[in-house]
Amino acid sequence: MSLRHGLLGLLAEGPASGYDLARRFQEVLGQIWPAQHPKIYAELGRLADDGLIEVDSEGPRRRKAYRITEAGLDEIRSWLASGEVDHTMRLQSLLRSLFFWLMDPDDLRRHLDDEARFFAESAERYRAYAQAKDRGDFGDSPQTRSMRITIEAAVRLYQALADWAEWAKTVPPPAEK
Amino acid sequence: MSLRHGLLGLLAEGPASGYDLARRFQEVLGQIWPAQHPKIYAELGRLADDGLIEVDSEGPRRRKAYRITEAGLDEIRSWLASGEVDHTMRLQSLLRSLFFWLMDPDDLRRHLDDEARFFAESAERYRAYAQAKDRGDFGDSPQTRSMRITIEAAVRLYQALADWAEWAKTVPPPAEK
DNA sequence: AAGCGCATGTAAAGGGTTACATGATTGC
DNA sequence: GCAATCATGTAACCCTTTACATGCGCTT
Repeated sequence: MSLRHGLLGLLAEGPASGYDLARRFQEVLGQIWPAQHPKIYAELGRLADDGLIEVDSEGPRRRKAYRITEAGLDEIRSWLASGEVDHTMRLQSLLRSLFFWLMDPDDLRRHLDDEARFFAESAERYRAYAQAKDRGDFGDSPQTRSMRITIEAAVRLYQALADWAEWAKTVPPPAEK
Repeated sequence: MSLRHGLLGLLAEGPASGYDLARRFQEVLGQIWPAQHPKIYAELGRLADDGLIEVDSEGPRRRKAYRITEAGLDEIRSWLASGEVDHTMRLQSLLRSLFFWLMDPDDLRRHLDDEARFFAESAERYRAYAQAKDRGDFGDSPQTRSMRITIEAAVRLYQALADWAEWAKTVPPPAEK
C-alpha cells in the first residue's frame, strides 16, 4: 500500500487534483511507479474519509483539488521514518533473461538490441531531466532537490541495465545442439 | 501475467512440483520476482487445465510433479519471441526518495545507511552466486548460462543502487528552515 | 511420540489495470 | 458548431498476498 503514501507525499508539496496527480505520476514516475487514474481517485476518496487530506478548492469542470492535513503530514512522515522498505522489484526483463537458453540466438540478439535501446533511451531521458534541474530550470526548492535524487537513481538504474544488455550480447550462446 | 510464464520457463528445465518451484522462486528470484505458494499451486492448476503442463509423477506426501508439454514449450517460446516486455519496476526506494525533503536530516542519513547496506549486501550475495557459477559449481548447461546472465543483472542493479545511496548521502540537505 | 520439514491447498482481502461512461470547458 | 482536452468516476476483472487448514513422512 504505497500509492497511498505516494499521493500523500505529492500533496505535501501543495494542493492538487486527482487529474494533476495522475499527470505527475505519469510524467516523472511513469516507469518507476505507475498509477492509473481510477486507483488515484479511489485512494483520494479514502484519504479524505480518513481525514489525511481535505478538499482545498473546487474549480471548473467539477475539478476538486485536495490539500494535505496535519494528520496526513504525520502519516507520511511516520511512513518515511519507519524503516520497513519493500525492496522487491519484479523486473520482467530479468525474469525473461532466465529463459534466454530457450530462445533462438537471432531472436535473442534482436531482443537484447531492443532492451539495450530501451534502457539507454530511458537513461538518456532521465539524464536530460537531471541536466535541466542542474541548470536551474526547476528552481531549487527542497522538493526539486529530492526529485534530483530520484532522477539520479533512475539514470543509474537504466544505465546499469543498458550496460547489462550490451554485455549480455557478448556472452557466447551455448554451442549449437 | 508473468508468473504463468515464469513457471513454464522453470518447468522447461525439467519436471518439478509446486513446492520445488516455490523454493526456486524464493532462492534465485526472491527479490526480483517474488511468488507465494498459493499463487503457484493455483497457476499450475490452470496451466494443467490448458494443457501446457501435465502431471509427470506423484510421490510421497501427495507430491505432484509437473512436466511441460509441447504446447507449453510453444507458449513460452512465443512469449519470449513476442517483443512485448513490461518495463515497469515499482521500486519503493525510488518513490520514497521523492519525499526525502519531508524527512529529518538525521532520519534520512540513517535511512540512506540502511538502504546502502541492504543494496550492497544484495549485490554481494549475487556476486557470490556469480563466482560460484564461474568456478563451475553449477556446471555449464545452457540453463545455468542464462542464470549467469540474470545474476549479472542483479549484481549490476544492486551495485548501482548501493552507489546511488552512498552518493545521496553526499548531497547537502536543504538549509535549515 | 514429538517435532520438523515436506507438500498442497482454500478463502478472504488487498492492490492494480482496463474498459466503460459521462460531462464541462476551451480553442478553433 | 466541433474537436480536443480537462476532469471524474464506476464496474469488472486480474493478480498477489496473508491467513487459515490439513496431512504425510522422516528423524530423534
